Amino acid sequence: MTESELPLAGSRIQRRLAAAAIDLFYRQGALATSVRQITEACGMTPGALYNHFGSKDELLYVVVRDIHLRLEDEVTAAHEAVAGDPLAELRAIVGVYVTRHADHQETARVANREYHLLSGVWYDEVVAIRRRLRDRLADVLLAGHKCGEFHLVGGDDRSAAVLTAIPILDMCVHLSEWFHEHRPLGPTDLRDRYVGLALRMAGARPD
Amino acid sequence: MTESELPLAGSRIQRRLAAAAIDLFYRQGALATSVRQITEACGMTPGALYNHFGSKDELLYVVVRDIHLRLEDEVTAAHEAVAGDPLAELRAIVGVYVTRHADHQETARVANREYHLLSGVWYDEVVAIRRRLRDRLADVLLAGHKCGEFHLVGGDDRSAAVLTAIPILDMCVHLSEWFHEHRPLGPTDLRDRYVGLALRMAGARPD
DNA sequence: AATCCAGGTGAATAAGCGTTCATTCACGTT
DNA sequence: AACGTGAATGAACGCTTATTCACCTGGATT
Repeated sequence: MTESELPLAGSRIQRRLAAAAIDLFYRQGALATSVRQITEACGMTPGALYNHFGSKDELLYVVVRDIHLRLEDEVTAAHEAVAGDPLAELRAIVGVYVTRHADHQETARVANREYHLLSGVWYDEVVAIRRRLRDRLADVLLAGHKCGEFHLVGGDDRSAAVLTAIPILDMCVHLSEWFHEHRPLGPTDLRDRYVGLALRMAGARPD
Repeated sequence: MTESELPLAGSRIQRRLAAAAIDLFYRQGALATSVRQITEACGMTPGALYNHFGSKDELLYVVVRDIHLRLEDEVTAAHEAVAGDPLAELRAIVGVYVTRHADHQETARVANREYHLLSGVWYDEVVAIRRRLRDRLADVLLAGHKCGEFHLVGGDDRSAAVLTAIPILDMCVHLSEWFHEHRPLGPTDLRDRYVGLALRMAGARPD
């Protein structure tokens, strides 16, 4: 079992509370998890949480936002390392997605299942990150189509690119829903197969 | 806005309560919806619900199960109509999935978001339906591969077929999360594109 | 006309929820 | 030694929840 990663920011205690929250959110859902359970998991009483987070909702927001930002960071790094070559860019982005959603399914599932519960600017911020990630992939697909490396379903307009980016990301994101360690398949094997599927969806020439 | 379909079984009042529940579950989530809200939407008080369902959980179970069964019925009908021709079978199954998840996203989203809340035999029953649907598609893919119509990523063993079936269904199922009527795309256009993507994922020869 | 009964009511129950607050304790600095 | 501060406590707050139950009513059956 891969251990859950702690969020990037915050004090030691904030990270401890966040880690406990992720674990509980993963197993029960955020709505079914009480402040009592989170603090108890850290050996505290309910009131203590409010020394570190403004509310239960803020804790959820911080957790979900950090998971999204970490994904975006990794995608950016992998993308920039091969910038200019659409085929390599697609491989890189899908590779990061598969790794993060199969290897760290705890955090991935929490982020994807629970972000709907946020409201107002917190929700908007998370949705903005998700949209940036989607648009980034759509750009790669469109560039690849224009230079002849890809052949998108639906033509060469931007909406065709978005309409290919969405299902590619959907299939990757939802690895966190079904992929368990005990499957007879190593993570790198899984990654290669999903990269292969994505290349087909983009209409890359078979090699 | 496509109106939500009523579940198949049950008395008139049961169907009315179920329809109100689906509407509320869709907008707020099942956990955030109270018995009070459901009955109030039908002009009743909370206690009345227990004349028709054993509990709130049972209501959720009935709703989620019926939506799954209805999907399975449609898939079965479409599949059997073209049985024997894997390429047409794949087209038919994906077509039904796209239509049901884009055209009836209310029911689809409720089923897919909330079925996790079920427990015990109720959960097992729904998961069994989902597994049957997945295995059916995997069978089609494997048969198509064996007769040379498809060329699956990862070879000709059954696990390769399952590993292609899952992402195909994932991308279809999650149409209900983002597809809104006001998108500049008709449902049949969307269906054709998704069928095209699925054919590519299966490795069908381009026509 | 008498009976029945499905089905809604409205109140009650016990539990759980997120959150607040005065207090206390331990630690580091002046 | 005096002080300020970060942090946990434990009790309480007000509210909502799912569920139960005795009671009532209106329409169909006998």
